[in-house]
Parts: sequence; structure tokens; C-alpha cells
Amino acid sequence: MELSNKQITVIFKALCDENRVQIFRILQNGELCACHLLEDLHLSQPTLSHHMKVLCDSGLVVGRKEGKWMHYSISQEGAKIAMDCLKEITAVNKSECKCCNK
Amino acid sequence: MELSNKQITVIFKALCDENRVQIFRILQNGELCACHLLEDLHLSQPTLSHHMKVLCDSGLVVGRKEGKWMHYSISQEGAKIAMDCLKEITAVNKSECKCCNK
DNA sequence: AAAACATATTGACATTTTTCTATGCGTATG
DNA sequence: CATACGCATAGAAAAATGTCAATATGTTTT
Repeated sequence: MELSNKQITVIFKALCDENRVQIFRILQNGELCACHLLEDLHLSQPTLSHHMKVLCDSGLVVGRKEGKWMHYSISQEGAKIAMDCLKEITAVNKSECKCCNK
Repeated sequence: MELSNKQITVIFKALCDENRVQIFRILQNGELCACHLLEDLHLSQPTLSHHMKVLCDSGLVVGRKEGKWMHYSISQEGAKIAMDCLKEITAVNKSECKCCNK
């Protein structure tokens, strides 16, 4: 995959804000339009719109436009990419310490 | 496990900064003390210290004090918790849309 | 065509985060 | 024991992020 440091930060920014984490919890019950998400969150509509953009940019959430509604859902492909990325970045190649060879 | 939204943000903040992602890449080659990390990064010593605190708070990195040196390494337990957390938060229980039943 | 509705964008402001210099603290070493 | 060394903390400035009110855009409905 070979994601850049910058790309990795974009993915995990999705999970760096409490409101966005809460949005994941809500979307776990299925696709939802923005106006219904808004009902469950103490946020203004523009703020929610901003968070949904961050989430879509991360790839962990996808939006589907239907008429005047935007339906958002958790992306399983995005989740897989994030998981692979997390696994890759936390993998250790060597365990001995270069400083003291322990 | 049942982590709070706040706790989840603390974990993934580790990966929301390019310098911190780079620190993971360096630590993949094994445990390293702060002064050696510093050589590979364009950061002041206090800034690195700040980032190492964020990383340790996330649980993805652990520090080991040895004399006047702090040795940092990627925590496999922390990585497992983060992966479980990511898997949990992106899991979908239902897939139909409550708005339009699609 | 006008009005209503759902969402996005703009611009301003507050908060948080990143970064640095200066300094403090503990440990080792001459 | 004084000095040097490695790292952490404090405090301040700059940059990024989160937030809202106002407004724009696009779609549906009357």
C-alpha cells in the first residue's frame, strides 16, 4: 500500500475528535442521513457537515447522495485500509535496542 | 473493553501528526533512546519530548528509563488494543438505511 | 415559479495543538 | 562535588482545528 505519513494522519484524524467517534457509534446501526445524525448530536448543522467531510476524507465513511439527502455509512473498505495501515505502522522489524543492544 | 469516546481519541491522536507517524517508522527498527530519535527528526528536543508524551499516553509506545536515558519502543499490547478498538468502532451491526429502508 | 427543505460553504472566533527558548531535575562522570 | 549530559516542564507564540451564524446551492414540493 505504501501510504505517506500525511495520508496516514488523514485516515486517523477521523478518530481524533469525540464527536466524530460518536458519529461512528451512531452509524454502526446503519446508514443515516445528515439530518438524522444531527438529531443525536449536540452540534450545529454546519459543524456536522464539517465533521462529515473529515470523515469522508479519511475514507472510513462514505456518503451517498439521494435527492437532497446525503446518506452516510461506515466504509468497510476504508476500515480495512485503516486496519492494514495500523498493523503496518506498529509492526516491529527488530527488537534489540540500538543504543545498548538489549 | 468498552473504551470511552475520549479514550479512543487519545489512542488515535498518536497517528494524527506527521512527525509522530515518522517516529513509528523509526521505532520499527527497534527500541531507541530519545537522543537518537532526535537525530533523525527535524525537531527541537522539547518538541520531541512532547510528542513522546502523546505517544506514551496513547499506549502505542512505551518508555523504559535506564539511567539518564529514556528508551522508547512500539508496544505490541498497545497496538492490539488500538486494532481491537478500530475494528470495534468500524463494525456495522445493521446495513439498511433508517431513512429510506434501502 | 415560488417556497420549503437538506446540505455545503464562508467568515469569524475560541480552543487546541505544535513548536520553540529557557529552565529545572535527575544521573553519570571527571 | 562540580560539571556535563539526557530528558522533562513551563511559558509563550504560531498554526491548526472546532464551532457557530449567516448565506449559498441544489432539490423537491406546492
